[in-house]
This record gives sequence, structure tokens and C-alpha cells, in this order.
Amino acid sequence: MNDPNQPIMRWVDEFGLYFEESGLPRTAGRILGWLLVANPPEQSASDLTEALKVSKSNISASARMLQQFGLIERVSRPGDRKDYYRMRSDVWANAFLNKVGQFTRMRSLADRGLKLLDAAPDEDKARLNEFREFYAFFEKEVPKLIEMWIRRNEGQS
Amino acid sequence: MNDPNQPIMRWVDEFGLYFEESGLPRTAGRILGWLLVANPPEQSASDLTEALKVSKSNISASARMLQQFGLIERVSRPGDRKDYYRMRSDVWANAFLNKVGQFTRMRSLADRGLKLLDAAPDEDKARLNEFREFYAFFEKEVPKLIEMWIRRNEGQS
DNA sequence: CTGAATGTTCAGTATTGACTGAACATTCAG
DNA sequence: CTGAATGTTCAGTCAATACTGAACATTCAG
Repeated sequence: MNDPNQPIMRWVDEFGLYFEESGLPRTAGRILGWLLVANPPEQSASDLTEALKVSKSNISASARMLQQFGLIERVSRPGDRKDYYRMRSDVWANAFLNKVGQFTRMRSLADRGLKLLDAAPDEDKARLNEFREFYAFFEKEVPKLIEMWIRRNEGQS
Repeated sequence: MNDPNQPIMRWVDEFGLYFEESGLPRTAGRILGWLLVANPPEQSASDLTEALKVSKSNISASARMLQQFGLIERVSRPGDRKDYYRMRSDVWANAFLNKVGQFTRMRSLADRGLKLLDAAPDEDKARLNEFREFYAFFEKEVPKLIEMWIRRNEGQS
């Protein structure tokens, strides 16, 4: 059970590293990676501690974080005291909708900046204005992309 | 010179905070924010230390990082020992092309994972496969968006 | 009721990494 | 040559935070 899984676990670790680069704790990334390939897709907290070799407390905190980000969900089975975690079916669309929220924040940050520069000559405002336009553009277009992808995948599962 | 700039500097700080959330050091974000609104658009290292109240060494390191990310560039003026920094004209397109590189890395990480799951039944590979497809989709579509934006802005500056 | 199984909270540890200040080049003016 | 101005490198400090282990609930089986 251990040997054949080893390359998989290394892959999961790498997955964790990637997510660490984008600011999330590594354990959260590893959980996500593991839930991406684990069999069965539902894994209990103790399954996770065993597979990923991290403490219960860490699993508890990281799983809650992933839940709050809308990336995983808890499932409870009748007659089973354990809780199970699994990826949400719409994980990636969700994750990217989050990104769109960041675009919105950036765009409105730019708006506030432009207000502060109100009295300044136009050529001084040009840079900030381009910044604003850029984020506004992606704020508008990326949801369309997500929509496209969802529609493209509708008939499949 | 100090009082009227104060709200601007608070804005710059906030800009730094936003960039900190995406994993960059705060000082780098503040430099970028400042170069976005500063007058003139070219700022020397000592201008930056004075405006942002951070050490020379910090400016030196952070500016180099921003340079490597392709976000700012150095300008030297004949007869002036100082170097000046300014934003690159294609900052945002550049920053997002960077993001596309991350999509590529993710997609190829998924490819490697799929290879490891080669022997597994299809329904086990489904999650990872969807992950792969998602990133492949954005890897392909986001450059088109960037292209669109560049073309849309061509006639303006 | 007792104790095992599950899960959360919290204090303490350890690591990472951003930032400062000083020492070290380099270039140029006088 | 001397010294001021500019910039880089490096060692040390400090803060943030991910993670562990223990203590603390809660639930249920026997």
C-alpha cells in the first residue's frame, strides 16, 4: 500500500508546493492534491493524517480553510461518526471566480486612486488609468471565459 | 510636499498590501504603486527611499525583483550618476503573461499526474483530467484576451 | 458509567523571509 | 588624492505563520 503510492505522494507534495507559491499553506495544497487523486474521492480526517503524515490539528485547520475558499466540502454518512472531505465538483470554476473578485478589488482600488489624483494633469493620471482599464477588462472578460468553460463541459458528467 | 501627499501615500501602502496578498514582498508592491502615480514617472533609488521610507538595501533588492518580473525598468540619463526606475509600458500585459506561465506549469503538473494514474480506472482519473482541461483551457484563452486588450489599446498612446 | 473514537482549540516551537544598518565597491568632482 | 554620492552585498534582527502535541469537548458503544 505504501510503495506503489510513493510517486503519487511525491506528486501530491509538488502540488502542495505549487499552491504554496500562491500564498496558501502547503498542507492545504497537499490536501487538495490528494483529494484530486485519492481513491475513494471521499477521505476522512484520519485518512488524511495517515496519507499526508501531518497532525490532526493541521488537517482540521487546513480543511476548514479549503472549505471557506469553497474548494472542498464535508460529507457526513449516516451511521458513521467520521466526517469525509471531497473536492467540490465546481472547484476550479469557483477558484477562478475568486480571482475575479480580486480583479474587482484592484479595479476599485484604482478608482479610488484616480479620485485622489483628480486635480492632477491628465498625463499624470494616464498610468493609473491604464491600470484601471486593464483590470476592468479582465473583470468583465474572465467570467465570460468561465461561463464558456462551464457550458463546454455541461454535457460531459 | 508632505501633507498633500499623505492620502496618496496611504493609497500606495494599500497597493502594497494587495500585492503582498499575491505573494510579493510588500515593498515591491509599494514601489510599483508609487511608480504608478509618482510625478515624474521616473524615480531614482533615493527618491524611492525618501518617498516610501525604506532602506536603500530594501529598495535595491525589491527593484531588482520587480525588474526580473518584467514590471519596471531602469533608465540611465547621460551625465547623471543616478539610475531611474519607471514602470514598463506593457506592465500589465506582462504580469498576466506571467500568470499564463503558471497555467502552463499547472497543466503540465496535471499531465504528469495523469501519467502516474495511467493504470487506474477512468472514473479515478476524471477529477485530475478535469483539472487538466481547465488549466489547458485558460492557458489557451487568456493569451487571446491579453492580445485583445493590446489591440484595443493600440491607437491610444 | 467507562472508555474509545473523532474532532477542535490553544500554547509553544520552528522556520521562513522581509527588512535594516553597516561594510564594501565604484564613480566622479574638486 | 580626498571625499562625497550612489548602489550592492551581507550579516543580524524581527515578525509572521505553519505546524505539532497536548488538553479539552463531544459522541457513542458496551
